Amino acid sequence: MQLNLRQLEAFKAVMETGTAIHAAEILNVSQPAVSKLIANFERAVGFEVFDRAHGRLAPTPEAVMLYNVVEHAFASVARIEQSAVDIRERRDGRLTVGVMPALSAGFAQRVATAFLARRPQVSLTLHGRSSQKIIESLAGQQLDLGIFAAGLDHPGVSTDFQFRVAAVCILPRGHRLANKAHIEPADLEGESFISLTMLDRIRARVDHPFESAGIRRSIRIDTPMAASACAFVAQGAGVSIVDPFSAMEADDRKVAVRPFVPAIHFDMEVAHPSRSRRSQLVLAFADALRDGLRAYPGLTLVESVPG
DNA sequence: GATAGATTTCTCTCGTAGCG
DNA sequence: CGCTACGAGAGAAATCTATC
Repeated sequence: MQLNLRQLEAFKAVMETGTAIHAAEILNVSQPAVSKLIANFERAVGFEVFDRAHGRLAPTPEAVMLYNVVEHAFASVARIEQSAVDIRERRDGRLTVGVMPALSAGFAQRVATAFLARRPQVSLTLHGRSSQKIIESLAGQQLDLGIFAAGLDHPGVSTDFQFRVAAVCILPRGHRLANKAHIEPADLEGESFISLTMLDRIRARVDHPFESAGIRRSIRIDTPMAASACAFVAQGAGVSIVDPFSAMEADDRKVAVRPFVPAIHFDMEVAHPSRSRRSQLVLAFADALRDGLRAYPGLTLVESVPG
């Protein structure tokens, strides 16, 4: 006879109520069924758990020892049930998300904070990485979700949705151009310009309108990070053109943000590992990102893949 | 006699193996 | 793959035993 959960339920019920009749009421079975379950339970454990004294079931010392363990087992089952409810209602779990540096300086934190506030049992790890690293991590299933520069396809990564943002011009407060409605390439003729080095693809697109209009800037500072460019601008070192996420995190007491014309678009992508099924929690976080992006000024969701 | 537990018998369900 | 037979286990009903 093998030990089973039903026998444990009968044992626990008899221990707690003191009689087979009351235990039967709790278990919604007949009293003989409880007697049989207890008998099978004793066969399974190999010793008697009740003394049949004066027609009553009296727990043996071994039963008392066993009851403590059984209580823990049922507490564990209760935790499993609660966890299942939490997972079903997307309240529990762990998320690992990778975002490109532009979004890891404020935007991702705002979305994540609001998301976690509604789900006390959820924990989240946020990695700020280059787009290439995010894609590699997604393909390796080290991330649940990633946000990165669009256009770097990988067979191990499936797109949730894409969005497009327009680059903005950032200038020191008090700069002669800081009050213009928008900034054009010609406005920056001769200006000290802080350029992005490492992000070649983005740099080429920023440089293009200046080169095609024959506008010469004074590029004396190169920096790999948009946040660093913003900091240089805040120090009065020059002007720059960056993504709007980084611009929004700049110190607005020291930096003015203006639209740049013609628009320079950055396409970005939210994606997940193609080999793993997305949990309800991952889907919910993707929804939260989508909502956060929709609320972002000057941003367009260019594609939305359902599910 | 009332109550509680044990035993026997029967039915039902479910899983598995065998077969076409 | 679907059907059938079989066995194990769970549970109910009836009945018996022990105790107060």
